[in-house]
Amino acid sequence: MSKEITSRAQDYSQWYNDLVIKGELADYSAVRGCMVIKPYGFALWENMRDAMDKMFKDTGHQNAYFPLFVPKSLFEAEEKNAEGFAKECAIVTHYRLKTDPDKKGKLMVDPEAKLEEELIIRPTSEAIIWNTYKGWIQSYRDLPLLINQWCNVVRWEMRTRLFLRTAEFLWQEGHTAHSTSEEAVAETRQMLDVYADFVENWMAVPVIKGVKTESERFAGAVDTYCIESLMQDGKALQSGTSHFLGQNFAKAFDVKFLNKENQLEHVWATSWGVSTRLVGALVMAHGDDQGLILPPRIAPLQAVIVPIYKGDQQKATVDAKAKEIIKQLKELGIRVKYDNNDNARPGWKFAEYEMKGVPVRITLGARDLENNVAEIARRDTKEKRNVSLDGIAAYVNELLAEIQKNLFDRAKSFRDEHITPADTWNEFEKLLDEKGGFISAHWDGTAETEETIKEKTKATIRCIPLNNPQEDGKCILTGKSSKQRVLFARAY
RNA sequence: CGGGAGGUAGUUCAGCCCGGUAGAAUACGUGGUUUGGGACCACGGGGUCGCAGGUUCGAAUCCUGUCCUCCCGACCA
Repeated sequence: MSKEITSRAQDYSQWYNDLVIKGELADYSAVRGCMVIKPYGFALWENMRDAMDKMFKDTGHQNAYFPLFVPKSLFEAEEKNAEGFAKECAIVTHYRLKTDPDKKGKLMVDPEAKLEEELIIRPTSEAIIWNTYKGWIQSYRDLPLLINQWCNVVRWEMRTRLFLRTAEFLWQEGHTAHSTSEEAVAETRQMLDVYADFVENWMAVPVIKGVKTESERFAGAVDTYCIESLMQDGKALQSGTSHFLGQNFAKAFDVKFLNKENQLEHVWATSWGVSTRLVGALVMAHGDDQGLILPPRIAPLQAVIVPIYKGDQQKATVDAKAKEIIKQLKELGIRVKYDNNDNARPGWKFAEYEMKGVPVRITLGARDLENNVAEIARRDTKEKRNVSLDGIAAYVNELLAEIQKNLFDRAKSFRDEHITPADTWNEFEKLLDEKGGFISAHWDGTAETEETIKEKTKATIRCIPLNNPQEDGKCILTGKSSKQRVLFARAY
C-alpha cells in the first residue's frame, strides 16, 4: 500500500492534493507557487486544448503568439486593467548577471545592467495585443479580427494550489476586435457558449452561464460573462470567462477604424480565456476516494488491458489475444494501453489505474479465454461484468460513451440538488454552513450589500444567470426590493 | 503577506528534547517461487539529514538566516 489517498470526508484539501500528486498529473517544483505538469497531466491538458482549439477554429479564430514581456508603459495604458493586476505582477528589472566578487562560484544581478524600462511578465495580454492591433486595423474591412493565443501567464499569488491557483499557469486567451458593439457582444456570448459546450460535453462538468456583478468583473471590461461549476465540497469554481470590453482598450491604445461612411471609430473588443485550472475542476467534480475519474473524451487513456496468467505459456496465449483486442479498439480510435509489465501484479495494477482515473479496465486471463470473455470494469461505478470477446471493441466503445454521459448526469444531479433558494438571512447562513452549493437569493443590486455579505459569510455572488427569471422579492440582507435572484456561493 | 505545521533513502516516516558521525517500512536491483484486488523468500545497492552560516573536539540533533511544501487567514482566475 504505497499510495494511500486521504478520504474526502477526512480532509477535502488533502484529498485533492493526493489525487493530483498520486494520479501523476503534477508535481511540486523548486519554484515557489509553480508546479510541474507531469506527462500524464499534460496529456490530459493536451486533449482538452486540442478539443477547444478545434472549436475556436470552427468559429473562425486563428492562433498567434505575442510576447511574454510587456513594457510597463504599455501595461499601464488601460488604467483599470493595470490597477486590477498591479498587485500580482512579476517584473523584470535587469538583463544580466555577473560573478559575485565576494562569493566564489555565485552569481549576482549586475547593477549596471538595469533596464531603462521595466518589463512586466504578462498576467494577461490585452496591453501588448492592443498595442499590436493598432497597427493591424485601419478599416472596417480589417474587422472582425479574431485571434487566440495559447500561452503561459504569471500572476504572483500569495497562496497557491496545484492547478487551481499557481503563480504561472497555462491558458488560452482570445482577443477579438469588431466594428460594432452588437457584434462584439455576440462574440462574447458565442465564446461563452463554446466554453460551456466544451466543459459540459467533453469534461462532463455541468456549468451555469451567467454574468458577473460589477465587483467581480474583469478589470477593464464592460461586462464579464462566466461559467460557474460546482465542486463536490459544495464550493463553486469559476471555470471560464468571456469579457465584453467595449471600447476601453481601443481608446487606451488608440485603435480606430474607418467605417463604411468614411468616419473614424474606436473598435469594439472582447477577450476570453480558460486555463489549466479546468484540470482542477475535473479532479474535484468527478474524483472519488479511490482516485481520479476522467471523462472518456479527454482521458489520456480510455482503456487499459490487464493480463492475468500463470507461466509463460499462458502469458503467450493471453498476450496474443490482447493484441487482437487492442487492434480492434484502436480501429475504433480508442486510446488503449496494454500493461503486461510482469513486475506488478494484477491487484496492484487495478489500484493504480483506478488512481489514475482510466475509464475502462479490461481484465483478460486464461480462465476468461476458455469462456471467450473478458472482465470489463468501469471506473465511474466500479461495476464489473464479463463480456464476450466477440464484439468487445464495440462494447467498450459504447461503454465509454455511457461513462461520459453518466459522469455528466451524476455531476449535474449533484449540482442541481445544490442550487437552493433562500428567502431569509438565517436560512441563507444555515444553507451556506450546512449544505453548501449555490444559494439562489434576492439581492438589492448594490456593491455595498454584496461586500457586506462577503464579509459576513465568505460567500460571493458567483453570477447572475443568463435568462434569469424576473420576480419581485426582497434582498436577503437589506430587505430592499429586488427584481431577481442571483447565485451566491463560497468559491475557489 | 500574517499565524500554525513540516522538509532525514525514490516514497511514508522514526531519530532531534538529552550533540558522539543515520535507521525502519515500502520502493529499487539480482536470483527464485508467483500472478482473478496493492505477492513471498534470499541476497544487495541507495541518504553531503532542504540550503547557507554559526556554536562545539564533534551537529540530523543547539543557534541564526534563507528556500520550498501543506493547513488557516487576507488577496486573487
